[in-house]
Amino acid sequence: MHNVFDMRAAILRWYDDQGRTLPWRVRPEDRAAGVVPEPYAIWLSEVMSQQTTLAHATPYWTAYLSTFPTVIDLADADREVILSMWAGLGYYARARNLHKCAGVVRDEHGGVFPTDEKTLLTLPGIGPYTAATIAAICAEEATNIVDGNVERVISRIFAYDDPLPKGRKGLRELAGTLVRDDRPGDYGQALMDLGATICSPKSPTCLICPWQTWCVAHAAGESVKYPIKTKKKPTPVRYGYAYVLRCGDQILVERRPDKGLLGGMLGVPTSAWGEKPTDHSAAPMKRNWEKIGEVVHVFTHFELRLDVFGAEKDQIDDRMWMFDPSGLPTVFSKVVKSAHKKTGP
DNA sequence: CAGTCGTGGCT
DNA sequence: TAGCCAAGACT
Repeated sequence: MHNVFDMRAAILRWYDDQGRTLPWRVRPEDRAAGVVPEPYAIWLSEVMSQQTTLAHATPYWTAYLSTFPTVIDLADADREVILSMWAGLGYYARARNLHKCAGVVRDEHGGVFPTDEKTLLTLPGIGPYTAATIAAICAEEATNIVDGNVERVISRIFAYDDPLPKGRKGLRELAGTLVRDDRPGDYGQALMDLGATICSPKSPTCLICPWQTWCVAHAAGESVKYPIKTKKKPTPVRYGYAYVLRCGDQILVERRPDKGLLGGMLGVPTSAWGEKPTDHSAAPMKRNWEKIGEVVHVFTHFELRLDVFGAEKDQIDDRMWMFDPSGLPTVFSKVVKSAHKKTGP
Protein backbone atom coordinates (compact mmCIF):
# COMPACT_ATOMS: atom_id res chain seq x y z
CA MET A 1 0.00 0.00 0.00
CA HIS A 2 2.63 2.53 1.05
CA ASN A 3 5.40 1.80 -1.41
CA VAL A 4 8.28 3.62 0.20
CA PHE A 5 10.44 3.64 -2.91
CA ASP A 6 7.71 5.21 -5.04
CA MET A 7 6.70 7.66 -2.32
CA ARG A 8 10.22 8.95 -1.90
CA ALA A 9 10.67 9.25 -5.64
CA ALA A 10 7.42 11.21 -5.88
CA ILE A 11 8.16 13.70 -3.11
CA LEU A 12 11.77 14.23 -4.22
CA ARG A 13 10.60 14.89 -7.77
CA TRP A 14 8.11 17.39 -6.40
CA TYR A 15 10.86 19.00 -4.32
CA ASP A 16 13.19 19.28 -7.30
CA ASP A 17 10.46 20.88 -9.39
CA GLN A 18 8.84 23.28 -6.96
CA GLY A 19 12.06 25.29 -6.52
CA ARG A 20 11.25 26.71 -3.11
CA THR A 21 14.23 28.59 -1.79
CA LEU A 22 15.16 29.62 1.72
CA PRO A 23 18.10 31.91 2.51
CA TRP A 24 20.08 29.08 4.13
CA ARG A 25 18.99 26.31 1.78
CA VAL A 26 21.28 24.72 -0.80
CA ARG A 27 19.09 23.68 -3.72
CA PRO A 28 19.55 20.22 -5.24
CA GLU A 29 21.09 21.60 -8.42
CA ASP A 30 23.65 23.58 -6.41
CA ARG A 31 24.34 20.61 -4.20
CA ALA A 32 25.02 18.59 -7.34
CA ALA A 33 27.40 21.32 -8.46
CA GLY A 34 29.42 20.83 -5.31
CA VAL A 35 27.98 23.44 -2.95
CA VAL A 36 28.05 22.14 0.60
CA PRO A 37 25.69 23.50 3.28
CA GLU A 38 27.53 25.29 6.07
CA PRO A 39 26.68 23.52 9.36
CA TYR A 40 26.98 26.70 11.43
CA ALA A 41 24.52 28.55 9.20
CA ILE A 42 22.13 25.59 9.13
CA TRP A 43 22.29 25.24 12.90
CA LEU A 44 21.46 28.95 13.32
CA SER A 45 18.49 28.66 11.01
CA GLU A 46 17.14 25.53 12.69
CA VAL A 47 17.39 26.89 16.22
CA MET A 48 15.76 30.16 15.24
CA SER A 49 13.00 28.27 13.45
CA GLN A 50 12.04 26.19 16.47
CA GLN A 51 8.35 26.96 17.09
CA THR A 52 8.82 30.11 15.04
CA THR A 53 7.58 31.06 11.59
CA LEU A 54 10.31 31.25 8.97
CA ALA A 55 9.22 34.76 8.02
CA HIS A 56 9.79 35.90 11.59
CA ALA A 57 13.11 34.09 12.00
CA THR A 58 14.74 35.01 8.70
CA PRO A 59 15.76 38.63 9.46
CA TYR A 60 17.32 37.43 12.72
CA TRP A 61 19.27 34.77 10.83
CA THR A 62 20.63 37.38 8.46
CA ALA A 63 21.63 39.70 11.28
CA TYR A 64 23.35 36.97 13.30
CA LEU A 65 25.27 35.59 10.36
CA SER A 66 26.36 39.06 9.41
CA THR A 67 27.46 40.00 12.92
CA PHE A 68 28.93 36.59 13.75
CA PRO A 69 30.26 35.07 10.49
CA THR A 70 31.65 31.97 12.23
CA VAL A 71 30.78 29.92 15.29
CA ILE A 72 34.01 31.19 16.85
CA ASP A 73 32.81 34.77 16.49
CA LEU A 74 29.59 33.79 18.19
CA ALA A 75 31.37 31.97 21.00
CA ASP A 76 33.67 34.94 21.62
CA ALA A 77 30.82 37.47 21.58
CA ASP A 78 29.36 39.08 24.67
CA ARG A 79 26.33 37.30 25.97
CA GLU A 80 24.32 40.50 26.33
CA VAL A 81 24.82 41.28 22.67
CA ILE A 82 23.56 37.85 21.68
CA LEU A 83 20.57 38.17 23.98
CA SER A 84 19.66 41.67 22.87
CA MET A 85 19.81 40.62 19.22
CA TRP A 86 17.33 37.88 20.06
CA ALA A 87 14.82 40.37 21.46
CA GLY A 88 11.42 39.83 19.92
CA LEU A 89 12.09 36.32 18.68
CA GLY A 90 10.76 34.58 21.78
CA TYR A 91 11.78 31.47 23.72
CA TYR A 92 14.86 33.17 25.11
CA ALA A 93 16.41 30.01 26.49
CA ARG A 94 17.33 29.39 22.87
CA ALA A 95 19.59 32.45 22.88
CA ARG A 96 21.29 31.40 26.09
CA ASN A 97 21.81 27.89 24.76
CA LEU A 98 23.02 29.30 21.46
CA HIS A 99 25.93 31.02 23.18
CA LYS A 100 26.58 27.98 25.36
CA CYS A 101 26.60 25.71 22.34
CA ALA A 102 29.01 27.93 20.42
CA GLY A 103 31.35 27.82 23.41
CA VAL A 104 31.26 24.03 23.50
CA VAL A 105 31.98 23.82 19.77
CA ARG A 106 34.91 26.19 20.20
CA ASP A 107 36.34 24.52 23.30
CA GLU A 108 35.55 20.85 22.80
CA HIS A 109 35.26 20.41 19.04
CA GLY A 110 38.13 22.54 17.83
CA GLY A 111 35.76 25.15 16.44
CA VAL A 112 34.40 22.69 13.91
CA PHE A 113 30.64 22.32 14.05
CA PRO A 114 29.70 18.62 14.36
CA THR A 115 27.42 17.12 11.72
CA ASP A 116 26.66 13.67 13.08
CA GLU A 117 23.38 13.18 14.90
CA LYS A 118 24.86 11.50 17.96
CA THR A 119 27.34 14.29 18.69
CA LEU A 120 24.81 17.00 17.87
CA LEU A 121 22.44 15.60 20.47
CA THR A 122 25.00 16.32 23.20
CA LEU A 123 25.03 20.05 22.45
CA PRO A 124 22.92 22.61 24.39
CA GLY A 125 19.71 23.61 22.65
CA ILE A 126 19.93 20.81 20.11
CA GLY A 127 17.22 18.19 20.52
CA PRO A 128 15.98 15.30 18.39
CA TYR A 129 14.57 17.46 15.61
CA THR A 130 17.51 19.83 15.21
CA ALA A 131 20.14 17.08 15.46
CA ALA A 132 18.37 14.96 12.86
CA THR A 133 17.96 17.90 10.50
CA ILE A 134 21.53 19.19 10.66
CA ALA A 135 22.92 15.67 10.19
CA ALA A 136 20.68 15.01 7.21
CA ILE A 137 21.27 18.34 5.49
CA CYS A 138 24.99 18.69 6.19
CA ALA A 139 26.18 15.08 6.25
CA GLU A 140 23.51 13.17 4.30
CA GLU A 141 22.88 11.03 7.35
CA ALA A 142 19.65 9.05 7.05
CA THR A 143 17.98 10.47 10.15
CA ASN A 144 14.34 10.62 11.15
CA ILE A 145 13.32 14.28 10.91
CA VAL A 146 10.06 14.95 12.71
CA ASP A 147 8.68 18.42 13.29
CA GLY A 148 5.14 19.79 13.37
CA ASN A 149 4.87 19.68 9.60
CA VAL A 150 6.03 16.09 9.38
CA GLU A 151 3.65 15.06 12.14
CA ARG A 152 0.75 16.45 10.16
CA VAL A 153 1.80 14.86 6.87
CA ILE A 154 2.55 11.43 8.33
CA SER A 155 -0.58 11.35 10.48
CA ARG A 156 -2.67 11.99 7.37
CA ILE A 157 -0.84 9.57 5.10
CA PHE A 158 -1.45 6.79 7.60
CA ALA A 159 -4.69 8.12 9.13
CA TYR A 160 -2.99 7.84 12.50
CA ASP A 161 -5.70 7.82 15.16
CA ASP A 162 -3.73 8.08 18.38
CA PRO A 163 -4.16 11.62 19.79
CA LEU A 164 -1.12 13.84 20.32
CA PRO A 165 0.91 14.52 22.32
CA LYS A 166 0.56 11.04 23.84
CA GLY A 167 0.74 9.38 20.44
CA ARG A 168 3.85 11.25 19.43
CA LYS A 169 6.18 8.30 19.88
CA GLY A 170 4.11 6.02 17.66
CA LEU A 171 3.83 8.69 15.01
CA ARG A 172 7.56 9.19 15.05
CA GLU A 173 8.07 5.48 14.49
CA LEU A 174 5.72 5.63 11.52
CA ALA A 175 7.75 8.48 10.05
CA GLY A 176 10.85 6.35 10.58
CA THR A 177 9.53 3.64 8.27
CA LEU A 178 9.99 6.06 5.36
CA VAL A 179 13.64 6.89 6.12
CA ARG A 180 16.12 5.72 3.51
CA ASP A 181 19.69 6.43 2.51
CA ASP A 182 18.75 8.27 -0.69
CA ARG A 183 19.13 12.08 -0.42
CA PRO A 184 18.19 12.31 3.28
CA GLY A 185 18.69 16.07 3.46
CA ASP A 186 16.48 16.88 0.49
CA TYR A 187 13.90 14.34 1.58
CA GLY A 188 13.57 15.90 5.04
CA GLN A 189 13.25 19.37 3.63
CA ALA A 190 10.77 18.14 1.04
CA LEU A 191 8.64 16.59 3.76
CA MET A 192 8.63 19.82 5.76
CA ASP A 193 7.94 21.88 2.64
CA LEU A 194 5.01 19.63 1.84
CA GLY A 195 3.56 20.21 5.29
CA ALA A 196 4.20 23.95 5.09
CA THR A 197 2.59 24.42 1.69
CA ILE A 198 0.27 21.69 0.37
CA CYS A 199 -0.51 19.68 3.50
CA SER A 200 -1.55 22.70 5.56
CA PRO A 201 -3.53 22.44 8.81
CA LYS A 202 -6.85 23.93 7.74
CA SER A 203 -7.11 23.79 3.97
CA PRO A 204 -4.75 21.26 2.39
CA THR A 205 -4.64 21.23 -1.39
CA CYS A 206 -4.72 17.48 -1.73
CA LEU A 207 -5.44 17.59 -5.46
CA ILE A 208 -1.89 18.69 -6.22
CA CYS A 209 -0.18 16.61 -3.52
CA PRO A 210 2.59 14.26 -4.69
CA TRP A 211 1.48 11.79 -2.04
CA GLN A 212 -2.23 11.94 -2.77
CA THR A 213 -2.43 8.38 -4.08
CA TRP A 214 -0.98 7.03 -0.82
CA CYS A 215 -2.90 9.20 1.60
CA VAL A 216 -5.39 7.21 3.68
CA ALA A 217 -6.90 10.32 5.26
CA HIS A 218 -7.55 11.88 1.87
CA ALA A 219 -9.11 8.69 0.57
CA ALA A 220 -11.55 8.90 3.46
CA GLY A 221 -12.12 12.60 2.88
CA GLU A 222 -10.80 13.33 6.36
CA SER A 223 -7.50 15.09 5.83
CA VAL A 224 -8.20 18.06 8.08
CA LYS A 225 -9.11 15.74 10.95
CA TYR A 226 -5.44 14.85 11.37
CA PRO A 227 -3.34 15.01 13.41
CA ILE A 228 -5.78 14.26 16.19
CA LYS A 229 -4.92 16.19 19.33
CA THR A 230 -6.18 16.19 22.88
CA LYS A 231 -7.78 19.45 23.88
CA LYS A 232 -5.64 21.73 26.00
CA LYS A 233 -7.01 23.56 28.96
CA PRO A 234 -7.62 27.30 28.71
CA THR A 235 -4.76 29.55 29.71
CA PRO A 236 -5.12 31.19 33.13
CA VAL A 237 -4.80 34.94 33.68
CA ARG A 238 -2.19 36.58 35.89
CA TYR A 239 -2.12 40.19 37.02
CA GLY A 240 0.47 42.68 38.15
CA TYR A 241 1.86 46.19 38.05
CA ALA A 242 4.60 47.50 35.77
CA TYR A 243 6.60 50.69 36.32
CA VAL A 244 7.81 53.01 33.60
CA LEU A 245 10.36 55.33 35.17
CA ARG A 246 11.56 57.88 32.67
CA CYS A 247 14.45 60.32 32.83
CA GLY A 248 14.62 62.27 29.63
CA ASP A 249 14.49 59.69 26.89
CA GLN A 250 15.85 57.00 29.20
CA ILE A 251 13.77 54.36 30.88
CA LEU A 252 14.80 52.35 33.91
CA VAL A 253 15.24 48.66 33.14
CA GLU A 254 16.45 45.65 35.04
CA ARG A 255 18.18 42.46 33.95
CA ARG A 256 15.81 39.60 34.59
CA PRO A 257 17.10 36.46 36.31
CA ASP A 258 18.58 33.81 34.05
CA LYS A 259 16.00 31.19 34.76
CA GLY A 260 12.33 31.49 34.05
CA LEU A 261 10.24 33.68 31.82
CA LEU A 262 12.16 36.15 29.62
CA GLY A 263 15.29 34.93 31.38
CA GLY A 264 18.35 37.12 30.99
CA MET A 265 16.47 39.82 29.11
CA LEU A 266 15.99 43.46 30.02
CA GLY A 267 12.63 44.55 31.35
CA VAL A 268 10.83 47.29 33.18
CA PRO A 269 10.35 46.58 36.89
CA THR A 270 7.14 44.76 37.69
CA SER A 271 5.46 43.35 40.73
CA ALA A 272 5.12 39.61 41.06
CA TRP A 273 2.59 38.15 38.65
CA GLY A 274 -0.47 36.52 40.14
CA GLU A 275 -3.09 38.28 42.19
CA LYS A 276 -3.28 41.96 41.40
CA PRO A 277 -1.19 43.96 43.92
CA THR A 278 -2.83 46.49 46.21
CA ASP A 279 0.18 48.74 46.80
CA HIS A 280 3.41 49.91 45.19
CA SER A 281 5.89 48.08 47.38
CA ALA A 282 7.44 46.58 44.25
CA ALA A 283 8.08 49.97 42.65
CA PRO A 284 11.73 50.84 41.90
CA MET A 285 11.47 54.01 43.97
CA LYS A 286 9.07 56.14 45.93
CA ARG A 287 7.06 58.28 43.64
CA ASN A 288 3.59 59.57 43.04
CA TRP A 289 2.72 56.70 40.72
CA GLU A 290 -0.13 57.26 38.36
CA LYS A 291 -1.71 54.64 36.19
CA ILE A 292 -0.93 55.43 32.57
CA GLY A 293 -2.32 52.37 30.85
CA GLU A 294 -3.06 48.68 30.73
CA VAL A 295 -1.25 45.98 28.87
CA VAL A 296 -2.04 42.41 27.91
CA HIS A 297 0.56 39.90 26.89
CA VAL A 298 -0.34 36.35 26.00
CA PHE A 299 2.33 33.80 26.81
CA THR A 300 2.19 30.12 26.00
CA HIS A 301 0.59 28.99 29.22
CA PHE A 302 -0.96 32.10 30.74
CA GLU A 303 -2.17 35.56 29.92
CA LEU A 304 -0.51 38.51 31.62
CA ARG A 305 -2.44 41.67 32.40
CA LEU A 306 -0.41 44.56 33.73
CA ASP A 307 -1.49 47.95 34.99
CA VAL A 308 1.27 50.29 33.88
CA PHE A 309 2.31 53.11 36.21
CA GLY A 310 4.38 56.18 35.42
CA ALA A 311 4.32 59.94 35.65
CA GLU A 312 1.29 61.86 34.47
CA LYS A 313 2.72 62.87 31.14
CA ASP A 314 4.24 59.47 30.43
CA GLN A 315 2.74 57.46 27.66
CA ILE A 316 2.80 53.90 26.52
CA ASP A 317 2.49 52.96 22.92
CA ASP A 318 2.20 49.93 20.75
CA ARG A 319 5.91 49.45 20.26
CA MET A 320 6.91 49.28 23.87
CA TRP A 321 7.89 45.97 25.34
CA MET A 322 10.54 44.74 27.61
CA PHE A 323 13.68 44.64 25.62
CA ASP A 324 15.65 46.58 23.10
CA PRO A 325 19.22 46.35 21.82
CA SER A 326 20.05 49.80 23.14
CA GLY A 327 18.98 48.81 26.61
CA LEU A 328 15.73 50.67 26.45
CA PRO A 329 12.67 48.76 27.42
CA THR A 330 10.11 48.98 24.80
CA VAL A 331 6.71 47.52 24.27
CA PHE A 332 3.94 45.65 25.62
CA SER A 333 2.56 43.71 22.75
CA LYS A 334 -0.98 44.83 23.14
CA VAL A 335 -1.94 48.06 24.79
CA VAL A 336 -5.48 47.68 25.99
CA LYS A 337 -5.92 51.13 27.37
CA SER A 338 -3.72 54.19 27.46
CA ALA A 339 -4.50 57.07 29.79
CA HIS A 340 -3.24 59.69 27.42
CA LYS A 341 -3.17 58.54 23.85
CA LYS A 342 -4.83 56.47 21.24
CA THR A 343 -5.33 52.81 21.97
CA GLY A 344 -4.60 51.61 18.49
CA PRO A 345 -5.84 51.76 14.92
C1' DC B 1 6.61 13.38 31.83
C1' DA B 2 3.67 17.11 32.00
C1' DG B 3 4.78 21.78 32.64
C1' DT B 4 7.58 25.65 31.22
C1' DC B 5 9.31 28.37 27.99
C1' DG B 6 7.23 34.05 23.16
C1' DT B 7 5.41 36.04 19.61
C1' DG B 8 2.91 36.87 15.44
C1' DG B 9 -0.09 35.44 11.80
C1' DC B 10 -4.11 33.12 10.29
C1' DT B 11 -8.91 31.63 10.28
C1' DT C 1 -12.65 36.65 17.74
C1' DA C 2 -10.82 33.16 20.25
C1' DG C 3 -8.32 29.59 19.35
C1' DC C 4 -4.86 27.31 16.67
C1' DC C 5 -0.37 26.91 14.95
C1' DA C 6 4.63 27.49 13.94
C1' DA C 7 11.30 23.41 10.85
C1' DG C 8 10.97 22.03 19.76
C1' DA C 9 14.05 21.80 23.93
C1' DC C 10 14.55 21.38 28.66
C1' DT C 11 13.33 19.99 33.34
